[in-house]
This record gives sequence, structure tokens and C-alpha cells, in this order.
Amino acid sequence: MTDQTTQPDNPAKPDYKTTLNLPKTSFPMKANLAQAEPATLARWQAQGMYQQIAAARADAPKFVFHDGPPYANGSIHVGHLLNKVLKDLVVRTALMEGRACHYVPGWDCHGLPIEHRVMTGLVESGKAAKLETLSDEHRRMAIRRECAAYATKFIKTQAEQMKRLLTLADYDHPYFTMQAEYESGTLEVFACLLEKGYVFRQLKPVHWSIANRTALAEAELEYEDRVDPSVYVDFEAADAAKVAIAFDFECECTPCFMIWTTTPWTLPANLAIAVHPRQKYALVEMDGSLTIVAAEMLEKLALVVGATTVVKKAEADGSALVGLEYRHPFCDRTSRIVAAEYVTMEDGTGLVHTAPGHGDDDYRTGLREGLPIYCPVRDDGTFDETVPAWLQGKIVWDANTLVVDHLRTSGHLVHALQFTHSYPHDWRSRTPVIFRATEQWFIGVDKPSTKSSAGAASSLRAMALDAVNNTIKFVPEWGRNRLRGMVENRPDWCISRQRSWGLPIPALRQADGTVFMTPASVRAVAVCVAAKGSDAWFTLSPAELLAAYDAATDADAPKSLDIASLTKMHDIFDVWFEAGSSWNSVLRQRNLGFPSALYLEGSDQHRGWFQLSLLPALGVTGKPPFDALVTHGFLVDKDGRKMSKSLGNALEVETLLKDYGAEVARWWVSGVAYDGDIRIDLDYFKVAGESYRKVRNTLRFLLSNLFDAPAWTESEATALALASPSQSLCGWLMGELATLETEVRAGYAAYDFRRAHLAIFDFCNETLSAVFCAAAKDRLYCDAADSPRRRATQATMRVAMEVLCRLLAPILPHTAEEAWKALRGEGAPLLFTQSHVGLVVGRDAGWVEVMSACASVKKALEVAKELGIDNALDAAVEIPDPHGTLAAFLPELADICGVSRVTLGGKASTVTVTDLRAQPKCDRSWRRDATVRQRADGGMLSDRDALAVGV
RNA sequence: GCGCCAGUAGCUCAGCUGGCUAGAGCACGCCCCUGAUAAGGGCGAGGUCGAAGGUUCGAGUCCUUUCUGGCGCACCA
Repeated sequence: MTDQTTQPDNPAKPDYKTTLNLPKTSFPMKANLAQAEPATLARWQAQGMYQQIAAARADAPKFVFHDGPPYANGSIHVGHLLNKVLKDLVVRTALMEGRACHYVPGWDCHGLPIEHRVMTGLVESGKAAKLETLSDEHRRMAIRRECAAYATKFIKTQAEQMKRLLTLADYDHPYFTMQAEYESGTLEVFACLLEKGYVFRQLKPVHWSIANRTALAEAELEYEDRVDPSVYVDFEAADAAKVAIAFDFECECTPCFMIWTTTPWTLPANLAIAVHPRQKYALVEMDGSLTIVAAEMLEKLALVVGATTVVKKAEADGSALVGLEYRHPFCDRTSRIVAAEYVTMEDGTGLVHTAPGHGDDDYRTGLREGLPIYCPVRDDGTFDETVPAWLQGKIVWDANTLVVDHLRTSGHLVHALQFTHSYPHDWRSRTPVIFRATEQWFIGVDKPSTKSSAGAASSLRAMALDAVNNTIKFVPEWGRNRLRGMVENRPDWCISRQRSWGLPIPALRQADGTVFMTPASVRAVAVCVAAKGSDAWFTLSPAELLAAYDAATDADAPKSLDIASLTKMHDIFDVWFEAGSSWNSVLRQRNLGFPSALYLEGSDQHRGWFQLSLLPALGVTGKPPFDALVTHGFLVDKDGRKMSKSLGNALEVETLLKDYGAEVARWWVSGVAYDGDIRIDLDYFKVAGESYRKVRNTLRFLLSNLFDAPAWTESEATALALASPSQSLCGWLMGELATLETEVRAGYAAYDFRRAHLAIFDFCNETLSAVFCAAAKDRLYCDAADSPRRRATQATMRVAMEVLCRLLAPILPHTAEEAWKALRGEGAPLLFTQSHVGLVVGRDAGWVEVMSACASVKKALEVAKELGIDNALDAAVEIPDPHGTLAAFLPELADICGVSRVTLGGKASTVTVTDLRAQPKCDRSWRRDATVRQRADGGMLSDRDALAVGV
């Protein structure tokens, strides 16, 4: 086509474009988030955004929300991004509902991962050797100083990274578990639990380094191959008759239970033999002796021990053996057979030597069966006086040979061989470690409180189960089962660790070796720690630590307490006990309110923070520290595999922020189904970026058509918008807007951010962009600027902006604020001091039919393209109206369908399209309505356009 | 090994207490617009509902088994 054909005969034809009310705005199409967000952040910080909001909400009803502390180690990863953004959605939705939300970010600082990293650093830099020359306490203090510096460094790093996610929190007053006030708050919780009788001290097996005479954590072990004796040993049954009954077989001689072990030195501590209750066990005659082994293991076993004649005599279930007794081969006692699910049929005999003082499983079995946690090995690795004389004082490694020789001599040894296996070693001394029961501090979950009138139901487990079953809300609901299962099965909580980097358990030893620690003494130490931090435990004397303690007023004080002769003990708290006390150290101590409306963490925290906050809070206050638990799943890659550095599929937060910006990430988070696994991939951010742009452009369209709107107050605009009849385009939008607001707020309230996200997106994409904006363009551009219809449309759009800015604010704080300022001007009040509009608008039921008629028109127009009617404005349509519903909407139908003319009724049952290309076209509005004719200025105009132009 | 959760179009997800030809958005294809323009609009194609059994007149939806993946727990005496 050339100019001649499009601009034919009339050179004087007016250029109507300049007479249109075309949109104008300074709100840019391109968000440029990577650059704009840091600037916004700096402005927020400079103007004290958090404080301003807090001040504005000072008298508002509180929404108590408590942050679970991430570990102060390394940079944040995408898991933190997910968690922190979800939490920020909670904070900001609460604010937009008009609540006050004092949200304090926190960090977990103590614990082995940091101590381990620091120690590794010290070894590498050669400083570790120097530490060895220091006294115990000086060495501990030196390590603690390094650890504190390390944690502080990463708190700073992470805080900046979290702020960059546009999260709103009291970053000026965060909590750290290593703060003095926090530590003293933790000790208060402990004192209270102690007071109520939940705390006790008991033996428990731990990895023990003989060389360093210390307990070691899993991370301090390295595994190396080691050769040990592997022995098969016969334990004689104590009562052959009972065995005979179990197998329903008459025994001619005393049968034996055959066990296998690679640690013969633990045999002196044998107190039970475990069998699997649902496995078959065989009574066999093996080379002349009567032996009991697992039926499944028989063949393999005969080969290993080199038995020549093997005859199976009878079989019985493991459960039938439970309760039978046997005689220890060299200690003077009888023990019994017990059941254990962990017994496998992979190695050994299917009968497991059980020494509760020397193995974790054995320990648990021992506790369950009420066996003593017997550990005859002293901290130097030698046997004490409770073992047979030939073993006393011998070191365990030598005992291996002694025991094997003794068993061979006494005839209990069935077979012995050398066995190479992977065995834990102390990473520092590189010597093999042993499993040895030591005294540890516990919080008993089944002990009833000694200070409660509730009686037997007051054990922590009973209270926790009651809370899980009856009072706590779970989102998603399956969290309830999960937490219930964990609470039902958990053992007593071992809260002591033998490390340097942590909060000391303030126990002291008296001269006679007994332990001194009472609720009052703990509280006295807490006073000291509040002032000086937990370092005080390492630098001050017992007398100084107990300055606030008065034995005279402490009913629990030992009779002849001599403070001067006390020595400090050096266990520290399990870090989970500290984190699990945050409801006290933060919420209660800072008067933020208790309990929290919710805790929001990854699903792994059912085991961790959720449960370990619940137990202390129940013990101390009788109430859970949270009303609801909201859980999110873990991030996995696009193929559903978990993220890890080694797989190379981990996404860097930094990359995301640089390429997409925090708001696209937030938009993505808000749209994710966070129960269950969450797939994450750069491609998804691309998608999120596109839909963010769609929302942004829709806002931009609304804003750009408000450029010449009168300076209405919000209520003036709302009143004007609500004045539109419900059958008008504006009336329709107001109804949709009210529905949207309700839907989004309901989604937010249920922590179903996805529901809110989708509702907002659909509204922008469909309701506004595809329907309303498309239909309203004609009246916005072509109606006289101040015509009532155009002004009503602008008022409606203004209200839509008011509503959308508020609804979007929690997800897109930066963009919502940017739009808000474009709408209200730079002098606008802070968006986060506003609350939702709360529209109530009825909807006309006829709209459903209108929209479906409109869809039919669209389809008919597609068909009409074959006739050459490419542009909908070249068409008139006749729409059937069998129920007469559409008549009321007739004035709006042409705009909504995007055609030039609409008529209703007719005989056809489907939409009829008429070609209008032969009809005159308005030079200004491009419509071919019936009123178009030549006007005084020479242009072809419709009546409406002629009026608007004034010709 | 045990417990919990998930598995529906290429992607992200809806599908309530079982019931009309299984839906939406994005991506894709074709087309329109050029007065939201590094924008906007329309139409369309696309699914053995992880697999196998079973209950039922009827199952994506209930039961059993199984596979894959995630989280947690336990285990290597």
C-alpha cells in the first residue's frame, strides 16, 4: 500500500490524533528492578521506613509473628530466599490488614558447624598448636572469641542479603542466640524446667576419644579402615526347659544363643540379646552342640564358622524367644532375650549382642527394657573394678584379645576371624574412638511435672500431643501427623554437649563430686550472664558467677554448700535448646506478645525448631509458643532432584537478583505451591518475569489514562465509581474489583499466597487487560475529556489502582509503592500505613451471559475473517437474546465485543456477522457506527466524535 | 528399612464429599491491531490423569500393590 491509496483526495483532512485523550504517564514500562530496588532500599533505610510504619501502627492490634533463626554460616541460598520471602508476605499482609507487626529477625550463632570451621581455620593457620599451650579455660575463651567473630561476620552478610530481598523487619534490633540477654532468657527457661522437675542427668553412650578424654560429635569423626576380631560366641540358655517350650522340641543338652560381634571388649557390658520379633529362628544341632540362630542366616553361618554337621531341629518366631534367659559367658549374671526391630539378616547370626552402655541402639533398647546403662570402661579407656579380675585395669584394645582367648578357653567361642571394617577415629588424635556411656543432661519427655496439679497428664509428651491434636493449626494439615509422629516417638532430649562454642549449662561440682545446680542457682547465673554474656562462665569464679545466689533462701540448696570449693562443669547446651527458647528470649523478654500467631519454616523443622520450641514452652508456660505452624517444602531442581553444590544444580541468589530482581523472585515465591517439593529453575523466573511485566503494564495503562483525571479524594473517586449502574462496564468492573479484594485477602489470611497471586494475575490479565481496558479505550480516548462517561471510567480506574496497590503491596512492595506514588504523587502517605479499601459491590447476574455472548462473538469474528473482515471494527454483529437478558447491557456490548455495532435478537440462534466495510468509517474513532457522516471541518465523524471535537 | 508428602497437557498448577465430551495460566501455532507499542487483543492445537490390579452402573477422584522423587527417622551390632 502507498500513501496515495490511504490518504486519498482530501489533503485538508484534519489530523484527529491530537484531539484524542491519549494516555500519558511517567510510570515506566520497564521496571529495571536490578537497579531500581537497591535505590528504593536505600531510600527506605534513610527515611526509617520500618520505624515510620511501627509508629503509624503503634496503637493497632498486634499481629505477633516470630522469626526462626537461620544459622549464621555462609551466604543465603535459595532456600532462605523462599523462607524469608514467605515470612515477609506474612508480615506485610498483616500490616495491610491494619495490624501492628513487630518482626524481629534472628540468627542462631552457637554450635558445632561454626566451631568446626573455626577450628579448621586455626589448624590451617598454625594457631591451633599455640592454643594447646594455653590453660583449658583460656583455650576455650580463645576459640569462643574466634567463633563469635565468625558468626558476627555472617550475620552481617546475611542481614544485607535478606534486606536485599526487600524484607521488612527490625534489622536495627535483631536477636542472636549469643546475645547476653538472649542467653539469660534461655537460662530462665532452663531454670523453670529444672524447677518443674523435667531436667535430669543420666548416662548415655557417646563417641569417646580415649586420647583426648572427651566426647566427640559426629562431625569430629573421621572413618578409617581398621582390623578387628570378628567373633561368634555361644551364650548358654539359663533354662533349657523354657527353650524347649519355645521351640516345642525336647532338648537333650543346654542350648546356646549364638551372637556375633566385632567389638569383643564390649562383651563384659552385655546385658541382653536382641532378636527380631517377626523373623524365624532355628534350633540347630551344629557339630554336636545345640545352637539357636536366625533360620535365614543358618546356611551362610555354617559356612563362615566351618561347621561340619548342621541339623535343624525346630523353628520358632523371634517373638517366642523374647523373655528367655541366658548366662553371661564370663560374668556372673543372667540376662534375657529382648525384641528389636533393627535386627537385620545381613550379617551375624540374627541375635544381637546388646550392651546399653556401648551403643546407641543398645542404649535405647536398654532404656525401653529397663536395663542399667552399664559402662565398665573409664574415661581413660580402662576397665573398672566391676568386671572380672582378669580384665580390671586393662585397656579396651588389649581386652579384645583377652576376651577372645578367655572365650576360647571356656568353650564359648564358636569362631573367630580377623575383620576389616570402616571405624570412626578422633579427627584430631587420629586414634580410634569407642562408644562409651557418659553422664549427660536430659529433658524428660515422659516425666510428670513435680510442680503441677495436673497430675500424670503433665508430662511434656502428653502436653505436646494434646496441643498437636487439639489446639495447634497446621498449614498444610498433614503437618499435624508429622509432628505427632515425632512427638510420639522421640526419646528424652539430651541437651548437653561437650564443646566450647555455646551456652554453658551452669552446673557446678561440689568437693564430694556431687553436682550442684538448682533453679535458684541457674537464675543467679542468668543474672550474671545477662550482664556479662556467657563468656562469664569461663572467666569468672563460681563465687562471682553466683553473686546473686543466696543458699539461705534456696530450699533446694544442698545442706553443706561451700561455694568456695565448687568447680565449674563444662557442658554446653544443645543449640536447639537455645533456639527453642526464642519465644522467651525474644517474644516475652521484649514484650512483643506471646504466643506467636505462627511459626513458618521448612518441613525439616518439625523435627527441629517446631518441636524443640514446643516442648520448653509447654514446660514453662503450659502453652504452645505458636497458634499455627506453616510449613513449606524443599526446593528441588526442574527434574525434581534436590539442590546441592555437588550436583551443580544449585541456583545462586545473587544471579537471580542480578538477572531478575527481588520482586520477580518475590512474585515467583508468592505463586508457588509451597506444600511439598518446589521446583526451581532459571526458566521459572523468566516466566515469573513475564507475568510480573503483565501486571506492571496493566497498572501502567490505568495510570496513563488518569493523567487528566480531576484531583479526586479517594472517597470522591469511589463514590463516583460506585454511581455507575451495575449493567455498565464500570459497574461490572467495580463488582469484579470487590470480588478480587475479598478473594485476595482471604488467600492472604489463610497463608495461601498462591491463591492471592493467581487472583491478582487473572484480574490484571483477563478482567482488566483483555476485557475492561480493551473495552474502555474508545471512551477514554474519544469521548470529550470531561464527559461524564469518561470521568466515571477514570474514577473506576482510580479505584482499581487504589485497590491493586494495596493488594500487591505485600508481594511487590517496591513496584506497588512506585505505582502508588505515580497515582497519589510524591507527597502520598506511606503505602504500608494504609489498609485495604474494603469494597462492597453487588454484581448483576446478567454479566455471565454477556461474557459468554461475547465469547461467541469472538468465535464468529474468527470465522468472518475468511470473508475478509479482519478488523472487528469493520463488523456489526447480531446476538441472539433468547432470555432478554442482554437488552439491559446493549449500550456496552459493542465496546465489550470490540465491534462497531451490536443488535440483539433476530431469528438466528447464533451470532450473525455483517460486513460494514462499505459503511463510512469515523476518521477519529475508526468505528463504523450509523452516525458517521461528513462534518463541517471536512472529516468523517460520528456524532460522539463530532461533539468531542466541537464541529 | 520405617513414617510423611507429591506424581493431571512442554512448564506451573485447579479438579470439593466418585457422575455431563478432564480445566486455567504460561509457552507454542495462526491471525488482528499499530492511539498501552521492546506493548495490546482474538482463535487454535496439545493430556494413556506415574504404572498395575480391585471396589462400583460409573474413578483423576476410594482401596491394594508398585515405580519415581522429596523430607524426616533409623541402621551398618
